[in-house]
Amino acid sequence: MIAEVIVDVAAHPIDRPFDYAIPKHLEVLAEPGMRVKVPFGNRKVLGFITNLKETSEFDPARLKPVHELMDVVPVLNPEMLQMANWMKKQTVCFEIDALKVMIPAALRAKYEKRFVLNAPLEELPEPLRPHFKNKPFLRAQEAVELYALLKKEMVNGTIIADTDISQQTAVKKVKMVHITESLETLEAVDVRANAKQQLKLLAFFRKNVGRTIEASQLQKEAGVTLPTVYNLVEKGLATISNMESYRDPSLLSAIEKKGSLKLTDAQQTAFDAIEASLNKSKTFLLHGITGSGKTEIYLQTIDQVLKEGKEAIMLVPEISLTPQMTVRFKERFGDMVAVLHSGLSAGEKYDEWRKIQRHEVKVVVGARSAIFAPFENLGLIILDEEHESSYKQDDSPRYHARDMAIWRSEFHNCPVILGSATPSLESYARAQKGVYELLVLEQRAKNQPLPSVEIIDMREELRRGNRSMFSVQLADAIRERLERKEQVVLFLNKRGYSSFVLCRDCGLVMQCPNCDISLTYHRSSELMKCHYCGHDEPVPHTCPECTSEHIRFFGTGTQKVEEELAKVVPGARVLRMDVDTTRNKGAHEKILTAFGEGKADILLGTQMIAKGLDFPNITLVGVLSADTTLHLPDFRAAEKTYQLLTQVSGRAGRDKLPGSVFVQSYTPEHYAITLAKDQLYEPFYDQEMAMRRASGYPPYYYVVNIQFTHEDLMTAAGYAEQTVRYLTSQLSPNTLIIGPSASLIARVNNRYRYQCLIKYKKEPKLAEVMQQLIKIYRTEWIKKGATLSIDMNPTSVM
DNA sequence: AGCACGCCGACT
DNA sequence: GTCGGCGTGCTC
Repeated sequence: MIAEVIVDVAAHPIDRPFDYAIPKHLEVLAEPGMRVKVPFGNRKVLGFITNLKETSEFDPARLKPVHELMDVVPVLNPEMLQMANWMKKQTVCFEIDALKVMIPAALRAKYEKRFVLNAPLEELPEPLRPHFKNKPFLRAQEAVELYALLKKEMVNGTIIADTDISQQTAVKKVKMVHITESLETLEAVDVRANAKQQLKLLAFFRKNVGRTIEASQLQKEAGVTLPTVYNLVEKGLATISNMESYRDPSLLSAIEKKGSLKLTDAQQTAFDAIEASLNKSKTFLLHGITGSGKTEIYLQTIDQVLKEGKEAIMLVPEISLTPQMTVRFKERFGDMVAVLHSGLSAGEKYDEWRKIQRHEVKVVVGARSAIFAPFENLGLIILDEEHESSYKQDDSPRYHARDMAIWRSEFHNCPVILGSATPSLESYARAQKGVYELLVLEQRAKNQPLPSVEIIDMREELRRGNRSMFSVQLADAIRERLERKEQVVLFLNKRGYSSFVLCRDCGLVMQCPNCDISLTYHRSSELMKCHYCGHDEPVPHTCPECTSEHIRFFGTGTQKVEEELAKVVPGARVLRMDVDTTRNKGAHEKILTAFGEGKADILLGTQMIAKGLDFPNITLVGVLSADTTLHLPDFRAAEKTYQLLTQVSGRAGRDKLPGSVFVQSYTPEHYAITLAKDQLYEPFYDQEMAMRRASGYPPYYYVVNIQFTHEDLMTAAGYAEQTVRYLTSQLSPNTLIIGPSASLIARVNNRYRYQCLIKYKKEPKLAEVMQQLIKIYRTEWIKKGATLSIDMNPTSVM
């Protein structure tokens, strides 16, 4: 038997199946989707069996055998293998990357170089011997200062180099003690009278005949230590075995189950429409304003799917995957739910994944990669907040969870629900065309009015001499809420920019020497760090340029706001939530809980507070500067701004108290801002569509972003230029090719970045031309030190 | 000669 | 991606 194997080597010439002979004794076990260890060149690598066959085109004499089967049960089912193949074409990635993204990180290979002893220990020179005394190998990482000696021995042949392949986390095992069932044995046993511990345990055994108990539990209950247990095991009174166990990350086991809520008429209509199509491959766009009760529809639809004996995947953006959210699912579906989020360790994620694979759960709630949950009888896929850009992976494989969801829905003949208060233009356009079915929820479920939104012209404030970040109106409003003991959320719409260092004399901003980006101040380590290449340097005390001492550190946007806030409302209790204060695990949650319990009056934060914040006492939301995202050089700038403003406004007045929102802006007449005021999605959609049409961007055109990097600016630009010429000659005349132009961050890690864009409506040759381009890159440019990356349907083109 | 380094090609 | 093979060119 022959196996076609995709090996774990991400390189263009390797990106195809390699044939391997399967040794006779493994033939009965081998299945497609299993991981294998195979010899590749002069080393061993991990790979995936994608196909089994009897004969090979390849010279049988040169076929190498599979070295080892890593699985007994395939980690990828046929659906996944098929999907990987499609993803490869769809996103122009290596097949191995597509395969690897579908399994939990714990199962991906970890390669470790090591030196292996190849002769009796005595033949080694004295200084090396202790290193091989206990084990026949030495990890290369631990032996840096021994390299010279080791190299000599490698020439002699007494030591050979090797790479060890292991997976990253093992299954967690628990020791189980099984107490004998035979009372006679327990009575007959002979324990010395002074062996008090053993006698104590023996007494426990007699009371618990035949019981199987976890070793740690036994130690607690019987009050003995493990060696004592082993003593009695040796006497034949019990046996010990290892049992696989799951780590329990959630600690949510004691959640009370809750039933469904009554649906409103609008919810019911949407629910009915979906329910009628549960066995069809169909995509719904559920457009419901914030607070309209989309989640309840999800929950009840999932319930319906479970009743039919099928499974469901619920995707949410990572940031809204809060305990509040998962609790809601656990309340409804109990231990039928697996939760996958970034807070879990690799081992914990693996455990959740195994529950899915073993059909122990029926519902998965998770971020992007949960779309690959290996369900085999999938009945529903939901993407909540479908417009979120985090659904697209921003490195290879650059897949979009929405595309994967629709592919799987076709495979399983089940519906997809895309839910959002502010759908992406792409999805809404498809709904308009009838590709998706549009479902609308116009009312808030609890019938609260939308918060009143007021736009404040900051230019006007400036003219009146107010140079602070707070307009008079906002400042007054904040004070008013504090007097009424209500809560305020302040939102700083700043992206990426955090702390930097500026010289007030010469205006110098500390830049990374390798990248065209300013350095970020890290308070914990007292270092200036570059977020792109990892470069760091100490914080200067004088300006490196003009030696002035007036060099000043500008805190994260939020720190600065906090300082000003102290002047506006002295004594207010402020909680800050940004990258700095949420770096530690669980910090995010802690801050929110504290705020929810009323331990602060004002919550001040960035992007991350825009979602999932649902506290009844919040009656005022202030957006300090709505413009920042608006002026980014990206075709989605207006869309992002509209979405953000809508989302933030939704944080106010979610319960009985009415909410109000103040949006400060220097361009208050912009449609993204004026239309977000009353959540007028349709008019926004129309206007933004007109812009997209005029500028040739999605959804009118598909976009491909091709980026080059090279140490030399002109070389990078040159390849981009050649590419533009090549594309122009190959693609149809209606297709627009933009560029080449320098990327927004023109240099990262001393490599210059150039890019060009393809905008097309219909381009049957695209896949073929991309392959050709890769071929040119591979045969000519790659050798000259260039890199090329292709992003199909990028979420942004910065 | 001995080796460091860079370039190339192969990998079933 | 990663290794070995091979050529070049430098040093002891």
